[in-house]
Amino acid sequence: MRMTNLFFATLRETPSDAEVVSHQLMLRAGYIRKLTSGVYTYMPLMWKVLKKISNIIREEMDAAGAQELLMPILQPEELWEESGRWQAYGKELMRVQDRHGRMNALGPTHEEIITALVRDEIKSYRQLPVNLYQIQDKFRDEIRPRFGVLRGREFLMKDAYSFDTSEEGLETSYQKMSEAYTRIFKRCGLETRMVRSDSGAIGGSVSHEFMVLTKTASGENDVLYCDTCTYAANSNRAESVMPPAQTDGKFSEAKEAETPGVKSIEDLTKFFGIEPSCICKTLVYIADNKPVLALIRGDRTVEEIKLKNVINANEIRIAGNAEIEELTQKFGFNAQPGFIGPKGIDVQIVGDESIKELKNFVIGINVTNKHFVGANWGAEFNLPKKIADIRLALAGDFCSECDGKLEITKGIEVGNIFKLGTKYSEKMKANFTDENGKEKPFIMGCYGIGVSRTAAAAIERYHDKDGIQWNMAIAPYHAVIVPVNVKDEFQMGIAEELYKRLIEKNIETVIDDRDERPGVKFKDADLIGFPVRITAGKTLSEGMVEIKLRSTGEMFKVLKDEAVSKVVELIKQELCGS
RNA sequence: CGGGAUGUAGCGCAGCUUGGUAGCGCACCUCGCUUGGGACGAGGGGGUCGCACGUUCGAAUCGUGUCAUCCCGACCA
Repeated sequence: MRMTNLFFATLRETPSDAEVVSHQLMLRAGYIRKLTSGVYTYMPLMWKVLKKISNIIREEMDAAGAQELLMPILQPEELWEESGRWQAYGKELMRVQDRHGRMNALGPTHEEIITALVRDEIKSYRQLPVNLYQIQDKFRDEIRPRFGVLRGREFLMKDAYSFDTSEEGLETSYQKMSEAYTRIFKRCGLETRMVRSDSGAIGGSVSHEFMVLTKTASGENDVLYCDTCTYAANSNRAESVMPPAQTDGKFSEAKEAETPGVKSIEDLTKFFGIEPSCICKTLVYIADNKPVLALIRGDRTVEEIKLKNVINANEIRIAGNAEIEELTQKFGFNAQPGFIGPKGIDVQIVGDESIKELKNFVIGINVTNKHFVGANWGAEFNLPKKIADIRLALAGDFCSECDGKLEITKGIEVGNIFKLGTKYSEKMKANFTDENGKEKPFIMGCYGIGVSRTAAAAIERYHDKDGIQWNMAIAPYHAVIVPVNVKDEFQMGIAEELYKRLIEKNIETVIDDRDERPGVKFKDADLIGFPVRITAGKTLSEGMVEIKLRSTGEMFKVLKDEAVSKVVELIKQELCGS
């Protein structure tokens, strides 16, 4: 490809509405342009990257025994009624009406379509198992699209669906997919962690997410992972074992104490000269419009998602100050926030495991400017009946599965795998006949990879101040040749010759034949992120060209006749190394 | 849906308070000059100032409405 022909434009300035690095760089380097909120055009460079990722996915999916097909994006309402998701999916499901007034959905995922298809086509256990996948645009009408291609409304996704005759079969399919996923991301140059997750709205029993750990602040999720074993989990469901802490308040006497204006945990620690871990903190939440008290050790934070799951609520939020006072008044107290406690408040109370070992602790008693000190469970206070893990796991906690320690990082979810079981096949009456002539629903699994999101994750993970550092396997081109001065016939001649010979070697090469000053070409090459740059300039006086690696900055000066073999070698190395 | 902000050339922004010929930088076109890290000079093209209504002799500027985009949250994962 000649740079003078390539459809692209780099921007010197960062568009003001791009917040995260991948979004900024994709815009600046000419990979994407926004059409409307959450919807982007993939420019030629971007499309090359997406095709590379897609092809890696294809190779690994095919190798794992899956078959590619392509399903429509427009899906009739009836199928979604069958699964019950026309109602359940909510506003994220983009609904469109056709000229006859019939309703359709733009596919956010394809369980309904594939289940209906397989129901019609597969009748016997002899035809199973089968795993079908597609790489296709999905549409989800996100409330708030953001981060460019990381969380768009329209995005490229690979989705696969497995159909088995038994749970054991599903386990095998699931295992195969998890192995394929690990290989796929590795080949894209991305280290991923397989993270346990709730199956959530899609349903089913077991699911895992594949996360790219990014360190930068631009990841969407906090991920806690063990430094020793493979345990990793989203922070909103990570389990941990707390490290030892001072949990004995060492008050010699159990009594009410005056605590004027002492409201926060920090105030209390200062006032009494104790550790925050000697305090029982009481938080008021409103869950589905009903107040709930959450008790947790003073040095710990409640994870609202965990609390929500424990009490089986649909919606949860922290109560406002007015609501807290109102609550205390309802039970005959009149306490301000900061002095709340469980005693005498007859609502659902959930205690975090962290409060069990508290001794001689400090706790609120619903009297403004007073606390109770030297409290003990079973004496002055009763341990809540409901004790659960509702706490946010922290870096430095111990792993719940081994002796290791948890660390925290940001993560971007690039893939997920679900065991669906018979959730869809039962509702949609998708049955096969087993060995005994009995009708049974398919046992299903589904497996997604965000293709466009994977590209964004790769940029989030690998970039520097100058631009993108693509892994060789997914870079739009392998190499760029920069003739420093295109009007210098000698330089240009060498550059053209190298270009021809690299193309002959099947190296995907761009020649920057623009009549620009060298600074511009170097800046653009770095920004776009060509993994290998070959410069034909002043070193030609010694018969040499320069070869520079984008990822490491490593530079080689080689004789021009050796340039091609050196480039081929470097590219091979990088492709195998990943 | 709640809170905040912004819509002026492809991009980044000024102008608006105090109404009177629509500006700057980058990008683009022409010529010259320059060629190892986003040069320089001269000339040029491109804007119904998001849209609608209103106030006014006159609106980018004031008022009302509306649409869009972005950020924080809720949601999703």
